[in-house]
Amino acid sequence: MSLKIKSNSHFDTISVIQEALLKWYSNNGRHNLPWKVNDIYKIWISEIMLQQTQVKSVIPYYQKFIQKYPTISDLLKAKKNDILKLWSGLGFYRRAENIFKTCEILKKKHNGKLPVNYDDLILLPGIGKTTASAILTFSGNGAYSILDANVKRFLSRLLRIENTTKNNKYLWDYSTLLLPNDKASEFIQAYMDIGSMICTPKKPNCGICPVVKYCISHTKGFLNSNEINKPKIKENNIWVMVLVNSKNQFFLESVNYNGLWRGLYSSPLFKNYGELSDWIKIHNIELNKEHTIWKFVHHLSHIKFSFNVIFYKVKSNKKISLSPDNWYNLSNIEFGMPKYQNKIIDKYKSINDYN
DNA sequence: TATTCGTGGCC
DNA sequence: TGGCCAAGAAT
Repeated sequence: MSLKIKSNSHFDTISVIQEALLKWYSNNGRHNLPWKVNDIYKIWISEIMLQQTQVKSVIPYYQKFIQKYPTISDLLKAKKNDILKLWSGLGFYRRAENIFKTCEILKKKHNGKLPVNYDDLILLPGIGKTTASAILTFSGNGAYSILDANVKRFLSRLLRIENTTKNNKYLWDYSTLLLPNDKASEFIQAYMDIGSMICTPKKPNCGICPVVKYCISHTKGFLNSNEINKPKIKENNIWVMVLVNSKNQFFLESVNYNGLWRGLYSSPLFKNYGELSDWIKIHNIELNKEHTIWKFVHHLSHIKFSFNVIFYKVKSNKKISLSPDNWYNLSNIEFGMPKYQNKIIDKYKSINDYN
Protein backbone atom coordinates (compact mmCIF):
# COMPACT_ATOMS: atom_id res chain seq x y z
CA MET A 1 0.00 0.00 0.00
CA SER A 2 1.29 3.44 -0.79
CA LEU A 3 1.08 5.94 2.00
CA LYS A 4 -0.18 9.34 1.04
CA ILE A 5 0.70 11.07 4.26
CA LYS A 6 3.35 13.64 3.57
CA SER A 7 6.58 12.70 5.22
CA ASN A 8 10.08 11.58 4.44
CA SER A 9 9.59 8.49 6.52
CA HIS A 10 6.16 6.91 6.44
CA PHE A 11 6.61 4.78 9.51
CA ASP A 12 7.87 7.65 11.61
CA THR A 13 4.79 9.58 10.56
CA ILE A 14 2.52 6.74 11.61
CA SER A 15 3.89 6.63 15.11
CA VAL A 16 3.76 10.40 15.40
CA ILE A 17 0.09 10.41 14.40
CA GLN A 18 -0.64 7.58 16.81
CA GLU A 19 0.94 9.44 19.69
CA ALA A 20 -0.71 12.73 18.78
CA LEU A 21 -4.17 11.14 18.69
CA LEU A 22 -3.64 9.25 21.93
CA LYS A 23 -2.39 12.34 23.72
CA TRP A 24 -5.29 14.40 22.43
CA TYR A 25 -7.73 11.68 23.49
CA SER A 26 -6.19 11.48 26.94
CA ASN A 27 -6.80 15.20 27.47
CA ASN A 28 -9.95 15.81 25.47
CA GLY A 29 -11.68 12.54 24.68
CA ARG A 30 -15.03 11.22 25.87
CA HIS A 31 -13.99 9.08 28.83
CA ASN A 32 -17.25 9.05 30.73
CA LEU A 33 -19.63 7.37 28.33
CA PRO A 34 -21.80 4.89 30.24
CA TRP A 35 -20.57 1.90 28.21
CA LYS A 36 -16.93 2.53 29.12
CA VAL A 37 -16.97 -0.55 31.33
CA ASN A 38 -15.13 -3.86 31.41
CA ASP A 39 -18.14 -5.95 30.39
CA ILE A 40 -18.37 -7.34 26.88
CA TYR A 41 -22.13 -7.79 27.24
CA LYS A 42 -22.73 -4.10 27.91
CA ILE A 43 -20.26 -3.12 25.21
CA TRP A 44 -22.15 -5.33 22.75
CA ILE A 45 -25.50 -3.73 23.55
CA SER A 46 -24.02 -0.25 23.26
CA GLU A 47 -22.34 -0.97 19.93
CA ILE A 48 -25.58 -2.28 18.43
CA MET A 49 -27.51 0.75 19.69
CA LEU A 50 -24.85 3.12 18.38
CA GLN A 51 -25.10 1.90 14.80
CA GLN A 52 -26.17 4.95 12.77
CA THR A 53 -27.46 6.52 15.97
CA GLN A 54 -26.02 9.48 17.82
CA VAL A 55 -24.51 9.04 21.28
CA LYS A 56 -26.96 11.48 22.79
CA SER A 57 -29.93 9.50 21.52
CA VAL A 58 -28.51 6.19 22.70
CA ILE A 59 -27.69 7.04 26.32
CA PRO A 60 -31.22 6.88 27.82
CA TYR A 61 -32.08 3.73 25.85
CA TYR A 62 -28.83 2.09 26.93
CA GLN A 63 -29.46 2.90 30.56
CA LYS A 64 -33.00 1.56 30.51
CA PHE A 65 -31.85 -1.58 28.73
CA ILE A 66 -29.04 -2.32 31.18
CA GLN A 67 -31.29 -1.56 34.12
CA LYS A 68 -33.76 -4.18 32.95
CA TYR A 69 -31.12 -6.67 31.78
CA PRO A 70 -27.95 -6.09 33.84
CA THR A 71 -26.23 -9.27 32.63
CA ILE A 72 -26.26 -11.52 29.61
CA SER A 73 -28.03 -14.24 31.58
CA ASP A 74 -30.84 -11.82 32.37
CA LEU A 75 -31.17 -11.00 28.69
CA LEU A 76 -31.19 -14.65 27.65
CA LYS A 77 -34.54 -15.03 29.42
CA ALA A 78 -36.12 -12.12 27.54
CA LYS A 79 -38.81 -12.48 24.92
CA LYS A 80 -38.51 -10.74 21.58
CA ASN A 81 -41.33 -8.37 22.42
CA ASP A 82 -39.62 -7.37 25.65
CA ILE A 83 -36.57 -6.28 23.70
CA LEU A 84 -38.61 -4.52 21.02
CA LYS A 85 -40.48 -2.60 23.69
CA LEU A 86 -37.22 -1.31 25.14
CA TRP A 87 -36.14 -0.44 21.61
CA SER A 88 -39.26 1.42 20.55
CA GLY A 89 -38.43 4.96 19.51
CA LEU A 90 -34.77 4.22 18.83
CA GLY A 91 -35.31 3.09 15.23
CA PHE A 92 -33.73 0.44 13.01
CA TYR A 93 -35.73 -2.24 14.79
CA ARG A 94 -33.94 -5.05 12.97
CA ARG A 95 -31.19 -4.43 15.53
CA ALA A 96 -33.49 -5.48 18.35
CA GLU A 97 -34.51 -8.60 16.44
CA ASN A 98 -30.87 -9.40 15.88
CA ILE A 99 -30.14 -9.09 19.58
CA PHE A 100 -32.88 -11.63 20.24
CA LYS A 101 -31.57 -13.92 17.50
CA THR A 102 -28.10 -13.64 18.96
CA CYS A 103 -29.42 -14.71 22.36
CA GLU A 104 -30.85 -17.87 20.81
CA ILE A 105 -27.51 -18.61 19.14
CA LEU A 106 -25.55 -17.96 22.32
CA LYS A 107 -27.74 -20.43 24.22
CA LYS A 108 -27.29 -23.12 21.59
CA LYS A 109 -23.69 -22.70 20.53
CA HIS A 110 -21.74 -20.57 22.95
CA ASN A 111 -22.75 -21.68 26.40
CA GLY A 112 -24.80 -18.56 26.97
CA LYS A 113 -21.88 -16.17 26.55
CA LEU A 114 -20.57 -13.91 23.83
CA PRO A 115 -17.61 -15.38 21.94
CA VAL A 116 -14.40 -13.42 22.40
CA ASN A 117 -12.86 -14.10 19.02
CA TYR A 118 -13.46 -12.25 15.78
CA ASP A 119 -14.47 -15.16 13.56
CA ASP A 120 -17.27 -16.31 15.85
CA LEU A 121 -18.42 -12.83 16.79
CA ILE A 122 -18.87 -11.57 13.24
CA LEU A 123 -21.12 -14.52 12.42
CA LEU A 124 -23.71 -13.24 14.88
CA PRO A 125 -26.62 -11.28 13.34
CA GLY A 126 -26.21 -7.52 13.36
CA ILE A 127 -22.48 -7.67 13.98
CA GLY A 128 -20.35 -6.53 11.05
CA LYS A 129 -16.70 -5.61 10.80
CA THR A 130 -16.78 -2.35 12.72
CA THR A 131 -19.07 -3.66 15.46
CA ALA A 132 -17.07 -6.87 15.94
CA SER A 133 -13.84 -4.89 16.09
CA ALA A 134 -15.22 -2.39 18.57
CA ILE A 135 -16.66 -5.08 20.85
CA LEU A 136 -13.43 -7.08 20.98
CA THR A 137 -11.06 -4.14 21.22
CA PHE A 138 -13.05 -2.25 23.85
CA SER A 139 -13.43 -5.40 25.93
CA GLY A 140 -9.72 -6.15 25.88
CA ASN A 141 -9.96 -9.15 23.57
CA GLY A 142 -7.59 -8.07 20.85
CA ALA A 143 -6.66 -5.10 18.68
CA TYR A 144 -8.99 -4.59 15.73
CA SER A 145 -9.52 -1.35 13.89
CA ILE A 146 -12.80 0.18 12.78
CA LEU A 147 -14.24 2.20 9.92
CA ASP A 148 -17.34 3.97 11.12
CA ALA A 149 -18.59 7.28 9.76
CA ASN A 150 -16.22 9.21 12.02
CA VAL A 151 -13.10 7.33 10.99
CA LYS A 152 -14.10 7.36 7.33
CA ARG A 153 -14.48 11.13 7.33
CA PHE A 154 -11.31 11.71 9.36
CA LEU A 155 -9.09 9.44 7.28
CA SER A 156 -10.49 10.46 3.91
CA ARG A 157 -9.73 14.09 4.79
CA LEU A 158 -6.32 13.27 6.24
CA LEU A 159 -5.42 11.47 3.01
CA ARG A 160 -7.51 13.76 0.80
CA ILE A 161 -9.43 11.04 -0.98
CA GLU A 162 -13.14 10.98 -1.66
CA ASN A 163 -15.31 9.76 1.21
CA THR A 164 -17.14 7.22 -0.93
CA THR A 165 -17.83 3.51 -0.79
CA LYS A 166 -15.34 2.78 -3.55
CA ASN A 167 -12.59 3.90 -1.20
CA ASN A 168 -13.77 1.69 1.64
CA LYS A 169 -11.11 -0.95 1.15
CA TYR A 170 -8.32 1.62 1.01
CA LEU A 171 -9.66 3.35 4.10
CA TRP A 172 -10.05 0.04 5.94
CA ASP A 173 -6.43 -0.83 5.16
CA TYR A 174 -5.31 2.57 6.31
CA SER A 175 -7.37 2.45 9.46
CA THR A 176 -5.74 -0.89 10.28
CA LEU A 177 -2.28 0.34 9.40
CA LEU A 178 -2.59 3.28 11.78
CA LEU A 179 -3.81 1.17 14.73
CA PRO A 180 -1.20 0.66 17.45
CA ASN A 181 -1.15 -2.83 18.93
CA ASP A 182 -0.90 -1.51 22.44
CA LYS A 183 -3.54 1.00 23.54
CA ALA A 184 -5.76 -0.16 20.68
CA SER A 185 -8.88 0.43 22.76
CA GLU A 186 -7.90 4.01 23.52
CA PHE A 187 -6.92 4.53 19.91
CA ILE A 188 -10.18 3.49 18.26
CA GLN A 189 -12.02 5.65 20.78
CA ALA A 190 -9.66 8.49 19.85
CA TYR A 191 -10.47 7.82 16.20
CA MET A 192 -14.18 8.28 16.79
CA ASP A 193 -13.83 11.18 19.18
CA ILE A 194 -11.69 13.20 16.83
CA GLY A 195 -14.21 12.51 14.08
CA SER A 196 -17.18 13.60 16.11
CA MET A 197 -15.55 16.45 18.06
CA ILE A 198 -12.90 17.96 15.73
CA CYS A 199 -13.21 16.58 12.22
CA THR A 200 -16.94 17.26 12.03
CA PRO A 201 -18.96 17.01 8.82
CA LYS A 202 -19.41 20.76 8.59
CA LYS A 203 -16.88 23.38 9.75
CA PRO A 204 -14.19 21.05 11.10
CA ASN A 205 -12.20 22.63 13.90
CA CYS A 206 -8.79 22.33 12.28
CA GLY A 207 -7.35 24.97 14.58
CA ILE A 208 -7.24 22.55 17.49
CA CYS A 209 -6.69 19.34 15.55
CA PRO A 210 -3.66 17.43 16.86
CA VAL A 211 -2.76 16.09 13.43
CA VAL A 212 -3.44 19.15 11.29
CA LYS A 213 0.24 19.13 10.22
CA TYR A 214 -0.29 15.81 8.47
CA CYS A 215 -3.68 16.57 6.93
CA ILE A 216 -3.48 16.86 3.16
CA SER A 217 -6.96 18.39 2.97
CA HIS A 218 -5.90 21.19 5.27
CA THR A 219 -2.95 21.94 2.99
CA LYS A 220 -4.46 21.42 -0.44
CA GLY A 221 -8.11 22.14 0.24
CA PHE A 222 -11.07 19.95 1.14
CA LEU A 223 -12.78 17.77 -1.41
CA ASN A 224 -16.52 18.26 -1.57
CA SER A 225 -17.42 14.71 -2.41
CA ASN A 226 -20.42 13.94 -0.27
CA GLU A 227 -23.06 14.57 -2.91
CA ILE A 228 -22.72 11.20 -4.63
CA ASN A 229 -24.85 8.16 -3.91
CA LYS A 230 -27.55 10.00 -2.03
CA PRO A 231 -30.72 7.98 -2.41
CA LYS A 232 -33.72 10.09 -3.30
CA ILE A 233 -36.40 10.48 -0.69
CA LYS A 234 -39.64 8.87 -1.78
CA GLU A 235 -42.98 10.37 -0.88
CA ASN A 236 -45.73 8.01 0.19
CA ASN A 237 -49.23 8.27 1.52
CA ILE A 238 -50.24 5.96 4.32
CA TRP A 239 -53.61 5.43 5.95
CA VAL A 240 -54.25 4.48 9.56
CA MET A 241 -57.49 3.27 11.10
CA VAL A 242 -57.42 4.17 14.77
CA LEU A 243 -60.09 2.24 16.64
CA VAL A 244 -60.79 2.95 20.29
CA ASN A 245 -63.48 1.20 22.25
CA SER A 246 -65.62 2.39 25.12
CA LYS A 247 -63.03 1.23 27.64
CA ASN A 248 -60.40 3.46 26.00
CA GLN A 249 -58.63 0.42 24.60
CA PHE A 250 -56.87 0.66 21.22
CA PHE A 251 -57.19 -1.93 18.48
CA LEU A 252 -53.58 -2.83 17.65
CA GLU A 253 -51.99 -5.41 15.42
CA SER A 254 -48.54 -6.49 14.31
CA VAL A 255 -47.23 -4.07 11.69
CA ASN A 256 -47.01 -5.48 8.18
CA TYR A 257 -45.67 -2.79 5.88
CA ASN A 258 -43.01 -4.26 3.57
CA GLY A 259 -40.77 -5.05 6.50
CA LEU A 260 -40.87 -1.54 7.87
CA TRP A 261 -41.34 -1.37 11.66
CA ARG A 262 -41.30 -5.16 11.69
CA GLY A 263 -42.12 -6.69 15.04
CA LEU A 264 -43.85 -3.60 16.36
CA TYR A 265 -47.57 -3.08 16.92
CA SER A 266 -49.77 -0.24 15.75
CA SER A 267 -53.23 0.70 14.61
CA PRO A 268 -54.02 -1.00 11.28
CA LEU A 269 -52.03 0.46 8.36
CA PHE A 270 -53.08 0.73 4.72
CA LYS A 271 -51.23 1.80 1.59
CA ASN A 272 -54.23 3.69 0.24
CA TYR A 273 -57.81 4.56 1.07
CA GLY A 274 -59.15 1.68 -1.02
CA GLU A 275 -57.45 -0.90 1.15
CA LEU A 276 -58.71 0.83 4.26
CA SER A 277 -62.20 0.97 2.81
CA ASP A 278 -62.18 -2.76 2.03
CA TRP A 279 -60.90 -3.56 5.50
CA ILE A 280 -63.60 -1.65 7.34
CA LYS A 281 -66.30 -3.18 5.13
CA ILE A 282 -65.08 -6.67 5.97
CA HIS A 283 -65.36 -5.79 9.65
CA ASN A 284 -68.77 -4.20 9.27
CA ILE A 285 -67.56 -0.72 10.14
CA GLU A 286 -69.32 2.24 8.62
CA LEU A 287 -67.71 5.64 8.74
CA ASN A 288 -70.13 8.27 9.90
CA LYS A 289 -70.12 11.44 11.90
CA GLU A 290 -68.37 9.61 14.73
CA HIS A 291 -65.01 9.67 13.00
CA THR A 292 -62.45 12.43 12.58
CA ILE A 293 -59.52 12.68 10.21
CA TRP A 294 -56.05 13.96 11.02
CA LYS A 295 -53.12 14.39 8.66
CA PHE A 296 -49.48 14.72 9.59
CA VAL A 297 -46.07 14.13 8.05
CA HIS A 298 -43.59 11.62 9.43
CA HIS A 299 -40.08 11.54 7.97
CA LEU A 300 -37.86 8.51 7.67
CA SER A 301 -34.36 8.75 6.26
CA HIS A 302 -35.53 7.52 2.87
CA ILE A 303 -39.31 8.04 2.85
CA LYS A 304 -41.54 11.02 3.53
CA PHE A 305 -44.80 9.63 4.80
CA SER A 306 -47.99 11.64 4.68
CA PHE A 307 -50.15 10.01 7.32
CA ASN A 308 -53.93 10.07 6.95
CA VAL A 309 -55.41 9.05 10.26
CA ILE A 310 -59.02 8.14 10.91
CA PHE A 311 -60.04 8.21 14.56
CA TYR A 312 -63.09 6.06 15.17
CA LYS A 313 -64.78 5.32 18.47
CA VAL A 314 -66.27 1.85 18.55
CA LYS A 315 -69.55 1.54 20.41
CA SER A 316 -70.15 -1.81 22.06
CA ASN A 317 -73.69 -2.19 20.72
CA LYS A 318 -72.60 -2.36 17.11
CA LYS A 319 -72.32 -5.44 14.92
CA ILE A 320 -68.69 -4.66 14.25
CA SER A 321 -66.65 -7.83 13.89
CA LEU A 322 -63.22 -7.18 15.33
CA SER A 323 -61.09 -9.75 17.09
CA PRO A 324 -61.50 -9.38 20.86
CA ASP A 325 -57.81 -10.26 21.31
CA ASN A 326 -56.47 -7.10 19.72
CA TRP A 327 -57.71 -4.52 22.24
CA TYR A 328 -55.07 -3.07 24.51
CA ASN A 329 -54.88 -0.69 27.40
CA LEU A 330 -52.09 1.77 26.74
CA SER A 331 -50.89 1.51 30.32
CA ASN A 332 -49.81 -2.11 30.15
CA ILE A 333 -48.69 -2.79 26.61
CA GLU A 334 -46.09 -5.53 26.38
CA PHE A 335 -44.61 -4.77 22.98
CA GLY A 336 -43.01 -1.95 21.04
CA MET A 337 -44.73 0.70 18.94
CA PRO A 338 -43.39 2.86 16.12
CA LYS A 339 -42.92 6.54 16.72
CA TYR A 340 -45.80 7.51 14.44
CA GLN A 341 -48.15 5.49 16.65
CA ASN A 342 -47.06 7.53 19.65
CA LYS A 343 -47.78 10.71 17.71
CA ILE A 344 -51.23 9.33 16.89
CA ILE A 345 -51.92 8.40 20.50
CA ASP A 346 -50.79 11.82 21.71
CA LYS A 347 -53.13 13.44 19.21
CA TYR A 348 -56.00 11.22 20.31
CA LYS A 349 -55.40 12.16 23.92
CA SER A 350 -55.35 15.86 23.12
CA ILE A 351 -58.63 15.57 21.25
CA ASN A 352 -60.44 13.43 23.77
CA ASP A 353 -59.12 14.61 27.13
CA TYR A 354 -57.86 11.07 27.63
CA ASN A 355 -56.10 10.05 30.79
C1' DT B 1 -23.26 -2.84 -5.21
C1' DA B 2 -27.17 -0.01 -4.36
C1' DT B 3 -31.07 -0.09 -1.24
C1' DT B 4 -33.25 -0.57 2.76
C1' DC B 5 -33.70 -0.34 7.12
C1' DG B 6 -36.04 5.10 12.02
C1' DT B 7 -35.52 8.73 14.57
C1' DG B 8 -33.67 12.86 16.36
C1' DG B 9 -29.66 16.15 16.94
C1' DC B 10 -27.88 19.96 14.93
C1' DC B 11 -27.22 24.36 12.36
C1' DT C 1 -36.04 25.70 9.25
C1' DG C 2 -35.45 22.17 6.11
C1' DG C 3 -31.92 19.23 5.10
C1' DC C 4 -27.90 16.69 6.44
C1' DC C 5 -26.25 13.04 8.94
C1' DA C 6 -25.32 9.68 12.74
C1' DA C 7 -20.20 4.30 16.77
C1' DG C 8 -23.50 0.12 9.98
C1' DA C 9 -25.39 -4.27 8.58
C1' DA C 10 -27.99 -7.16 5.59
C1' DT C 11 -29.30 -8.38 1.19
